Amino acid sequence: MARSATTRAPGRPRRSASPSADARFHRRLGEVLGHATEVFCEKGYEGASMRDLSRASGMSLAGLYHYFGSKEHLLYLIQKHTFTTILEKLKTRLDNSAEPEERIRIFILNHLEYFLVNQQGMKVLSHEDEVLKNGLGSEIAAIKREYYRICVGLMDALKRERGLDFSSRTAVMSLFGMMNWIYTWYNPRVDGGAEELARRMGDIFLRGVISGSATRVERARLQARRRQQR
Amino acid sequence: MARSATTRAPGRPRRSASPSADARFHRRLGEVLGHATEVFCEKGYEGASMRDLSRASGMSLAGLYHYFGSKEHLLYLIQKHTFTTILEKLKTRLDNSAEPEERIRIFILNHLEYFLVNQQGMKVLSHEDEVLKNGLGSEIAAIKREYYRICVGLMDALKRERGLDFSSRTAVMSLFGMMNWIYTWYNPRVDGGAEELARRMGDIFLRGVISGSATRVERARLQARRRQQR
DNA sequence: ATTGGATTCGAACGTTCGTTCTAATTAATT
DNA sequence: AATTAATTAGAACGAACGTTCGAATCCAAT
Repeated sequence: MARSATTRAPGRPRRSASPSADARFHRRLGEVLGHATEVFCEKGYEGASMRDLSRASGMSLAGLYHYFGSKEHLLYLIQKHTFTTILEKLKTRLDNSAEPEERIRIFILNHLEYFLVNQQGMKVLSHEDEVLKNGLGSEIAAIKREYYRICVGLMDALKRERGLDFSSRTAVMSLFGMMNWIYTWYNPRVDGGAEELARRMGDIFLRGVISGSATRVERARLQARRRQQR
Repeated sequence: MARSATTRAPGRPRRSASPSADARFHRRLGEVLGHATEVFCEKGYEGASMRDLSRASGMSLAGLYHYFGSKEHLLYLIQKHTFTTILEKLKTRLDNSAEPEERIRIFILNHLEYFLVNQQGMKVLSHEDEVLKNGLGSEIAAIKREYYRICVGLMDALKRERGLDFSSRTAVMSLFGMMNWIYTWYNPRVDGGAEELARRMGDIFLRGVISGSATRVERARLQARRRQQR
């Protein structure tokens, strides 16, 4: 279905006459996105109605559609903004270190810090994973893949440096699981801040990966011993 | 709202005239639960409509309501069945060992095995966590709490045996995260079976917890050294 | 003060939602 | 074979869903 030439597509590739109007649009969109994030976090994407969003942001139902084309497009905007932000911050921080173990600890801290500060956004990002379809979904998936690849790279660097041998994939996925599960149990009064949590999880994960994975030679020796014990 | 004496409450506290009818009811309910689990897993609880369930189970919309009182009650039945099963199997298996580390490995294997075989049910259980309200929700929460307490107990036993000092809560939650995150990435052709996965994760987690957490004495020594390095 | 685009709104669209009513059909027991 | 209870289906209920439309209102630039 082609769009008529007189009506602009609602939502994003925005081109306005005045720059101040553009700024206003962007600011207002940000507010709406914030409220929407809150509601999606509380009730889930499917569970939250457009009327819920209207109530939360104090704007009429029709008014919302001035800022995005559809509910799905709104979810895309939230996910993209959240993920882009965490990725950029990570890249900046990683530039400050060259040592593999420290770089992994930076990764963990960055992830947890952002997770705890923007708990709502991250819950929406984790929880509403397979909702977006087609182009929108694949764009988010691409950002996610880059984030994942960076972490695998950190893991490979550690293995190279210390001559370790373990599955980077399982390790990274286990680490992501540890960190992303937080939104189901975190309680600031019991569990401390991001630094403390990052140190604890970093300890478990890194010591586990380092002292748990033998070199190839040692692994063969261990397996022989295990076979003998039966 | 009181129920009339002539109509029985649909769904559960079932009392039939004949035992064979009871058996039939139970079998049919099981089939419906199976199909519903599949649909909930694919589309999510909110995203799946009663008409989707009707189509998937080959039964009319109204027919479904003979077996449960509401959509929420259906989710409760699925979660209860899934969780009860995994808990019972765990208890049986734990009786076969008294050694702390081995018992933790049993826990991990039991969890992963059930997770991979009943991937759909476990995804529904993990994903649709805060949907149930009031009595139904608190009953599921109680089962979950028991499961959690068992794992904390295993952790405390390990600490006692080896004189370790770490946060059982953080450790258990990290472990749950590692395991429960699987449904987002598991691929049987790449990641092997439950035993292999359980061994890998068990290695990371156990070695991490054991060699990562010092005794109280060692911890003080380490902190002093860290302070000196700055 | 006026103009023109950006923004917001009330009201309604057609669709789908979870649920329920009544009646028909099936299976088990006498 | 007759009776009774358990099971299924067709059709519809009101409510809520995402979305759209045309008109009103606001705001910045002239």
